[in-house]
Amino acid sequence: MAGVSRSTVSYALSGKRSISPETRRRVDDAIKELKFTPNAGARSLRTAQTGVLGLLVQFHEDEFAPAMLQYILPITETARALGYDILMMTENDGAEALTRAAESGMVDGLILLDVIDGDPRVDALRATHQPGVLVGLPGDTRGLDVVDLDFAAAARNLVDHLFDLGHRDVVLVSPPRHVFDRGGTYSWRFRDAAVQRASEIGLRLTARYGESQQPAIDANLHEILDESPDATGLIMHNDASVAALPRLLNERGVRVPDDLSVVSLYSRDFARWFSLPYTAIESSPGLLGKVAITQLTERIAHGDDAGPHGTRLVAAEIVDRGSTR
Amino acid sequence: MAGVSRSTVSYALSGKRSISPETRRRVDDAIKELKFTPNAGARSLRTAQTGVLGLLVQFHEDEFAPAMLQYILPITETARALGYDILMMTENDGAEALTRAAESGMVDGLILLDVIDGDPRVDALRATHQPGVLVGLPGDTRGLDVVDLDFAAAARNLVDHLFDLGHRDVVLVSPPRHVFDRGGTYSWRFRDAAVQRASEIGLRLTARYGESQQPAIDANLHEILDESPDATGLIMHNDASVAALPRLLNERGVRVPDDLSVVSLYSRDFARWFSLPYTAIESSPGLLGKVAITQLTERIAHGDDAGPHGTRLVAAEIVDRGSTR
DNA sequence: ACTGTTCATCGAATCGATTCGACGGCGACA
DNA sequence: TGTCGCCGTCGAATCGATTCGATGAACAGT
Repeated sequence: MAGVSRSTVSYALSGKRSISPETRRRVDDAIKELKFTPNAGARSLRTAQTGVLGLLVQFHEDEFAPAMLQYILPITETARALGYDILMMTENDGAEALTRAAESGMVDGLILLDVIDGDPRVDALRATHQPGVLVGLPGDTRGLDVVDLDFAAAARNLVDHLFDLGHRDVVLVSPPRHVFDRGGTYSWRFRDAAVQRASEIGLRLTARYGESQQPAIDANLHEILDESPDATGLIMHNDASVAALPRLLNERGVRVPDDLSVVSLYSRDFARWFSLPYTAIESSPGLLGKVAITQLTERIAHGDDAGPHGTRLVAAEIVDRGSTR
Repeated sequence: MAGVSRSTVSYALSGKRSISPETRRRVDDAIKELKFTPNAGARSLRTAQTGVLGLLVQFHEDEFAPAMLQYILPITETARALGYDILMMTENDGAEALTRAAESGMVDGLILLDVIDGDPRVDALRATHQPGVLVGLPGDTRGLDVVDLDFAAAARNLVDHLFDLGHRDVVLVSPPRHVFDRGGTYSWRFRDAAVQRASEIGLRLTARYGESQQPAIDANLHEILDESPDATGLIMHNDASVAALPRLLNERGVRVPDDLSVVSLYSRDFARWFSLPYTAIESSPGLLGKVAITQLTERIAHGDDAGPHGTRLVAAEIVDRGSTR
């Protein structure tokens, strides 16, 4: 319809060779007229690029699902801004899904969400030689690009915050014990850093395991509060538990911050959704996702030339909501 | 390596022609040895099928995001069970995204989540001639496959439930006014059915708009409760508001069900996440997603032969959590 | 011994894009 | 006027699968 060959159309579209203005106009007109859209399959066959990133989401029964959405959304949005679509895979056997997507060439790169120590998906990723980025820190990060929140810094920050206000007896509510056992390194990193800092500065810190499902959450929190009657501060590092806390403290007649100072770690959205009134380190899943995708696309474009592989720990600031005194 | 032609390998894999056991063994061995996986791009180019479904997720600022995940997960899982992967698109311009995915042949079919009346994505879907299923009911459903919860039946059910227990003065908290204005038909369908049933049976029902963001939620609920001091029952049709309700009633010193009977409409997961203790119609996003995907794959496989297009309203049962008397 | 079937396999065309090398036309320069 | 180079365009090969028609072997029937 434009009176030119297919190669000319291709060059007009990609701009990889010069095209006369006259020809370009005719091509554009014909494209509009015919509503032509390049076929993704053919393009990916020829170029070995798909414009799709695989997002591997892992759902653990014992984790708090709503928190996951905070990661997924910014990731898809950032990806789109960089020209990529997202293939979301939520299978239990994440390693198998990853391998399938990568080997069949459906994706240009992979994002692994909520990576734990010993995560089988990491081995699968190494085996495929596809670019990939982890969100969540495994034990062995050799040759991997990893992005995560700096949980240790966050923990120290919160401990200091309470200490500076004069608190000397504080309770930490961590994720459930099985999250520790399973390899959720964020739980270790937060708790260990908190414990160490507390002992350095002379703060009595009682580390407890929280729960992640009702009705265990309520029982567990009641028990923890009952057993530390002298504690004046509470550090919550457990999404499910902190979401239940306002109502529970209300039922117990505990006023915040008059009777108890509470600090935690969650995102702005999370605070909004659950009406959480606590001073908290503001984790930024959106930023994390953005950093991860940016890193991944760099790696896709430049391979090993995109710089050395490594771990990026993102620091977060404290947001004072007046729940401490 | 197996000493056969490519076509024989293809037939061995697909089983579309008979293959001698001996040859099949040699092919399988070679495939394992070479770690061969068919290239998705080439396959889709040849067959015009991708094994991918497009999932169009719409995020309205004024809606309650955590609820969305309840739909997304079962959808990806059901899809995978039927052999499909999910391409997730969350762009603001959903119509554009839909068109892009469909026209470039990236997907075999489309799922539209949270469809409203006058949704531009519906027009885009009609224009593509791709199989598609809507979750959420628009005004005009001609020629469309639609799946949604039966909100009208749910509303009548809850009204009857309170009436049968002797309540005669009840308040309904709906979604925010702009959800009605925007075309969220579930808000109309629920409210209109509730109002009509109430007038039929002689129940005084005050329909109010709820809010969806703090701190407006709290102020709004306080106002509603203050202005209907004689109401003995509360019907909550508003995720964000009902999530805040337990704490708020606690603060007001209102006991459930002694001082007030509360019923609502939400899923089991939602109740768990937010520790909601109310008797509720148990919406089942998982079932909805499953029905939608099943319908879509039928449509992909058999086109118009898969039966007439139409709307499936899924009914849901009431779960008594003891919040009424 | 010849014909007709059935079964397993092969060769070649095809899907729709990208890309490389080639080529004709034209202006610049000697 | 002849040569060189550049610019814009074209033709053909290619990516990796699927699929149709053809082919040869084995075997049964007359």
